[in-house]
Amino acid sequence: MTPFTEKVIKIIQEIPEGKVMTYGQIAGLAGNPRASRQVARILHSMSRKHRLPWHRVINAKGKIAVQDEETFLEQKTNLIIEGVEVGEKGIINLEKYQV
DNA sequence: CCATTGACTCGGA
DNA sequence: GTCCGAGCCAATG
Repeated sequence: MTPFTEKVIKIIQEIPEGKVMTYGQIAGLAGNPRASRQVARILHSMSRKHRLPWHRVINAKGKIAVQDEETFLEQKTNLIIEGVEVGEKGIINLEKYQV
């Protein structure tokens, strides 16, 4: 894989519990602030094999970006378990939980 | 190699 | 607060 992809994966794995990161933020740390979409792609495609904590990754609006209902609930639940407050619509307080 | 895709972002209405 | 359009770019087929 490309260095970008590997970095993204590594960064995601280092997100502390009870905290979240946005796609753009991760993309920036990986070296390409504009590649936020790839971060998302990598997330959902690599999550199976690498067991990434993808649930700690949300979009810049502070909301869960998943459109699939089941996946959405799974992410929301996982975050709550880790102590992150998540609104009914997947809204998260970035000021408080973003790394 | 070219075209499409997407768990995004930003700025404007 | 919401909705839209344009921009970006690695991965996929």
